[in-house]
Formats: sequence, C-alpha cells, structure tokens
Amino acid sequence: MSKGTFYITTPIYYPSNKLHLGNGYCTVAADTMARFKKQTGYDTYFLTGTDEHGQKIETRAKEAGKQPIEFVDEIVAGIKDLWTIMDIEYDDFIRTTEPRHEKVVQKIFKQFYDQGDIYKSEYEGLYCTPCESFWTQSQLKDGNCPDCGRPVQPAKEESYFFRMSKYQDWLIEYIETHPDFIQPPSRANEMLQNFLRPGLQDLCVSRTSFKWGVPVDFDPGHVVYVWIDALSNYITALGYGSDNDSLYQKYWPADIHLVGKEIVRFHTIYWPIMLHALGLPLPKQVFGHGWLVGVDGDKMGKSKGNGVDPVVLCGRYGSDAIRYFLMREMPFGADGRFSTESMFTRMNSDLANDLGNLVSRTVAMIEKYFGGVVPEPGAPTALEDALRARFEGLGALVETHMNELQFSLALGEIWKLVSDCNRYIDQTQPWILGKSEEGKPRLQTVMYYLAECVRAIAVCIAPTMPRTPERIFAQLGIEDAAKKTWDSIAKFGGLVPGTTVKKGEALFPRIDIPKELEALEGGAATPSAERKPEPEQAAKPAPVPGVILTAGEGTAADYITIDDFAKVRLLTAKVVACERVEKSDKLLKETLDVGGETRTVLSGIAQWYAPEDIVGKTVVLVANLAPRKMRGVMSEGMLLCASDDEGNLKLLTVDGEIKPGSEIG
RNA sequence: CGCGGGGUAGAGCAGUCCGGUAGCUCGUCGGGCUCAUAACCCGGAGGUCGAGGGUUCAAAUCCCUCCCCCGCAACCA
Repeated sequence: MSKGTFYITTPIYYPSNKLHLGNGYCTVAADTMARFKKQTGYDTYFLTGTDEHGQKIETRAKEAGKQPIEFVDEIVAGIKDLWTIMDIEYDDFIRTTEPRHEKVVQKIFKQFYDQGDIYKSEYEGLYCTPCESFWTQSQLKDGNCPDCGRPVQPAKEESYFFRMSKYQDWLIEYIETHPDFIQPPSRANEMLQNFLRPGLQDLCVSRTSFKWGVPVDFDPGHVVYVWIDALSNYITALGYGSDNDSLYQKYWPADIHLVGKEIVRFHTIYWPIMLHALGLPLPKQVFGHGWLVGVDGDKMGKSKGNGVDPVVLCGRYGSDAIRYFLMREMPFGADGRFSTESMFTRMNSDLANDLGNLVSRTVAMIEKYFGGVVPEPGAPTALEDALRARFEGLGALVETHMNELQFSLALGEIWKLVSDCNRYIDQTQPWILGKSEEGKPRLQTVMYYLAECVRAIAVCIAPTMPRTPERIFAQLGIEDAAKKTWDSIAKFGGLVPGTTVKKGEALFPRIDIPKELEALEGGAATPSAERKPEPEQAAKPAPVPGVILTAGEGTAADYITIDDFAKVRLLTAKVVACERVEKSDKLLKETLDVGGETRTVLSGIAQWYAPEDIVGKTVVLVANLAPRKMRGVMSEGMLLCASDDEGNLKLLTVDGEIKPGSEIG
C-alpha cells in the first residue's frame, strides 16, 4: 500500500520571542508537503521543534526574572498554539531541553571526542567584550573588532573544537556528485565558493561562558554549543542512540530538511560532516527557501519588529486562506514580498471570485435545475473532452511540481482547472439550457462535469488548505471517504449521480480591502507604528506598507490605559557622539548622554541623517526597551522617529533646552 | 576584482540552461452574460526585456564591458 517513507523537517525554532509569519511560512510549507505525501500514499513523518539552549535564552530569561526552562516553556506553549491555529499537523515536536535529546547529544559529543574529531584547546584569540566574540588577526578591521570597531583584547577561553577541515574534501566531492543535495543549486554554489573551497576552520563546539545548555558530561563547566545540540535534533527525535531507535531505522535519512536560506550553511556543511563522522547517511536534500520580505525589501524577522502576527491573520481570515496565500504567492526558493494588500488581492481573486464563486454557482444551479440532485451525464462534446483531459492530467502535474517543492506552480495547475470550469459555464450557458426541455439532457452533462471537477479541485487543495475540502464535499453531498482520496481523481467520473447537494455559506467571503486594511493596521499596529496605510492610493510607486504589524494581540482599535503608557520609560538624551556602523548602510551608532549615564543606541536612520547632523541634538529615548544586539553592537534603547507615507524619517527632538535624562510623560 | 542572486507592461513575476511571433496574475479601459460571493467570460491598451558593444539570417536568451538593487561574509525562520 505505502509507496515508501517520507521524512521532512523544519528547522527547530529559537524561542527567544514569539514566532512570526516567516516562521509560519516555512512550517506551512513543510506541513503542506507532509500532507501531500500522506495523501499520495507515503508513510510520512513530519518533525518540527524548538532549539532552547544558549546564551540568548539565558539572558532573556534573566531579564524576565524567570528560570530559563520556565521562560522557554511559556514560549513553546505559544508556538504549539500557533501551529494548532495554522493547522500544522506534525508527528513530533522535539525540544532540545528534553532528556531524550540531551542524553543523546552527550553521547554524540563523547563519541566525537573519543574518535578524535573533537579536541580540547585553549582558544587564544582577540576578544571583543561588548560583542562577546573572538576574532582572528585576519578578521580585524584596522586592528579593531570588525563588528563594532572597538579595540579587542587578547583572551583565552577553553573550548572543544571539531576538526571540520578533516572532512572538507570529502564534502566538496559529495556536493559535487550529488547535485540534488542542496536546493536550489545557487545555494550549493554559495557554500562551495564561500566556505568549502577557501577552507573550513575548526568549529568551536562547546562553551564555558554560559550554563544554559547540554552539559559536556566528561568535562564539567562546558556546555555543548549550538551546532551539535541543535542539528542533532533531526535524529534524536527519531530515537537515534536510544533504547528504541525503530523510528530512526524506518525514516532516516530524511527526505528533506527545509531550512531558511540563512541557515543553509549549518545544514549543508556542519550537519553533513557531523553525520559522516558518526558514520550515518546524509539527508537526501536540504532545501533553502527564501524569506518573506516586506514591501521595502526588509526581511520579516523578529529582529526587525515588522512581522505580521499569524494568529491575528488566521483568526480573521481563516488559516486556509493564509496558507493558500503563503504557498501561492511566491516561488518557493526565492524571496517573496509580503503585504497585506497583496494578500487580500490574492484572497479575493483566487479564493472568493474563482474558487468560492465556482462552488457557489455550481451548487446553486444543481439546486435550481435538478432539485439539488447531481444528474447523470450524457454524451460528451469537445468541451467535455477538454475538461476531462485537464481533470485527468492534473494529478501528475501537481505531483511533479510538489516533488520540486514548487507549491506555487502546483496550485497554479489546480487553478487552471478552476478557471476552465468558470469558462465552461460561460460556454455552455446552463441558464439557457435550463429554459427548455430540449436543453435538459445537455444541462445534465454540464452540471455533472462541473460537480465532478469541483470534487477534484477539493481533493487537490487539501494539502495546502486542510479545512476547505470538507466544506466543499459537504456542499456537494459527498460523504463516501473513497471519493475524497487522491486516487479517486485519477479517472474522471468518481462522483456518483444522485447525490444531493446542499448550498452552504460562501467558502471565502470577499474582502473589502480598504476597510480591512484600516481595521488591521489601525488596531494592531505597533505603538511606535511609523506608517499609515493608504488603501486607495493605487498610483505610481504605491509603497503600501503592509507589514508593520507585530506580535500584537487585539484587532480592534483599543485604548490603552495610563498604566500601559507608563510602562514605556521615555527620557530626553543628548547625542554626544555618532558614527556610522561598519558594514551597515542603515545603522548609525549614537552615544547618548542620559543625565550622567551614557548609553549606546543603534538606529536605522543612516539614510536620512549623517552622523554629524545629529551630534548635539536632544532626542527622545525609549530607555527601558530590552537591549538588542545589532551588527554585533548592543543597542540600549531606541530613538523615537516620525515617518511619513514614503517612509522618510525625522527624529523627535525637544522644544528648547532641557537637561539630558529628563523624564517624558 | 570576496561570494551569491537579481534588473522583462502601472505592480508582482515566468521566459534565459537549449537563440526563432515576449507570456502569466493583479490593476486599467471596452464589451458580453445573469447561474453565481458587484462574482464569471471575451477583447483592448500598455514593454528601447538595466546600459553599451559583439556573435548571428535572427538575441530577453550566447560573449564582453559597465551601471544599479538585494543578500551572504562563520549562531536572526
């Protein structure tokens, strides 16, 4: 029965924050793929999870006044809720803090050590204290830290290292002889050119500077650093190295590791080398997908604060619509632009107008002309033959595209059938046929063909849109599970005449775009929301900023209380120094006098201000914003800016002179 | 010359490997239809294919040069 196994994974997410739509994108893709494979007869296993160790979590937990495990427990619960909301049907959710994972990580680490892949060394390097980073002589810029430009000091840290270089030639050879291993191929070039051919450095695989990690059991004080800890989840989740490794035996090697393009390196260099060192087979494919980027080309990430809250979107428009949009809008390998406007447009035209309306008119006509009973088809004409050909060719086309993870193309094929059906109605003019008795036989054929095609469409969209098919089947009166399967659409004619249809609610109600934009943006925009939507403005550049929503809650335009406001500590600050940040064309680094205290803040204003422009200005600082490292420099707050519709920024300043560090409010 | 990707209609993209009438979706304009969610169907307008040079009967496509945008450069999906 089963065509074989299929094991697919997402990255394990780092729960330092709530997830955003970009994480959802990757996970929806994996889920869609898993569902498709299940549907087409594979024994499928879909793994996702969280990578919960590391200094950042330790720090964030401390800031929140919690134990690290308490801190991640809460966030992980939120992540699982999100996956439920987005209809993610994973088979397992691995947390790197689980004993089943930690034990095996220790075992793997020990094995590497015993076989000489890992050695202990004193990392002697040049250390930049603010950046908490070591640098080699060659990495320095003008003798200073290449990230922040500050001086570095010689320092030592005892660490274990993995001999990457030992496996480098083997890996180059492997990648060259397995062209499908890294997808899309451009990513393979990147890896070869940037990292492998120039030569791998040995990889630091333990830390002593923080505690929140898997302890190295034979050397107290060391914890396993992210690489071995996080990457090994793909096999520890299957029980590799445990008493029961039946899942591992069954599903490894993975068919696809789905990863964001920024972590391709870890999955195509470190991970294969680790596996090889363990004597294990490599995953068949690592697919580096693109990012959702905002209209201005910014990546939608936690660090940008411009993510769109998937919970809000799913709640408002249904997870199926969101999933459809994500899978349809952009080709999977490349970056895709996200804006709420493009999402609404897509939802209206494809889901409401094309598919929803097709189901609606089909069912309505069967009710009107045949009392709701699906009629027996008569002899086909050329029109029916063409429709039938499309129907019967659909499965193979969808499968081809899906196997290449081209979700967008697969959906495009399905929508060709939707479109054919709408055209078919126009060509056959059922409302004319229905007027006379002579037209009835022909009308029977037309209605049957439509209903049967709608059935096929419902089957095909199921992996992407898990909820909608049942709603369609209900309207078509299909109850027999055998008529809902992938196999049932291989041949035209599965629908049994005589079943009773029943018109239901509109599958996807049309969205009033200007209204929705207003509702969404108005309600859920960040407090510092710099931009306003401009719904109609369809004119030239139309930089409709769609992506300013963050992980906020409400959708209504709620008021905040004075207490809420009081949570934000605003202070005046005088800019005493300012410089550009190395390797960034957006950031300026300001040194601020906040009444005796000195703060360093990074702001993304370099396009609008030269450093010398703002020295001496008194600006408004959000003083209690959680510090964040950008470009390796810790930013201790945020400067308030106003921005207009085009995104032009102006710093907020103070009317006249006032002592630096004065409270605002 | 660090590496990779990109520049095609108002917007978002395909086409480039393997040269042969420049295509899709949205928008826009006009027409048709009335079963349907003001939905559907047909047609039109709109492109110096980033710039320049070369090869060729023929170049978005192959070669050379240049310009511009984005990403990566050793823990942000």
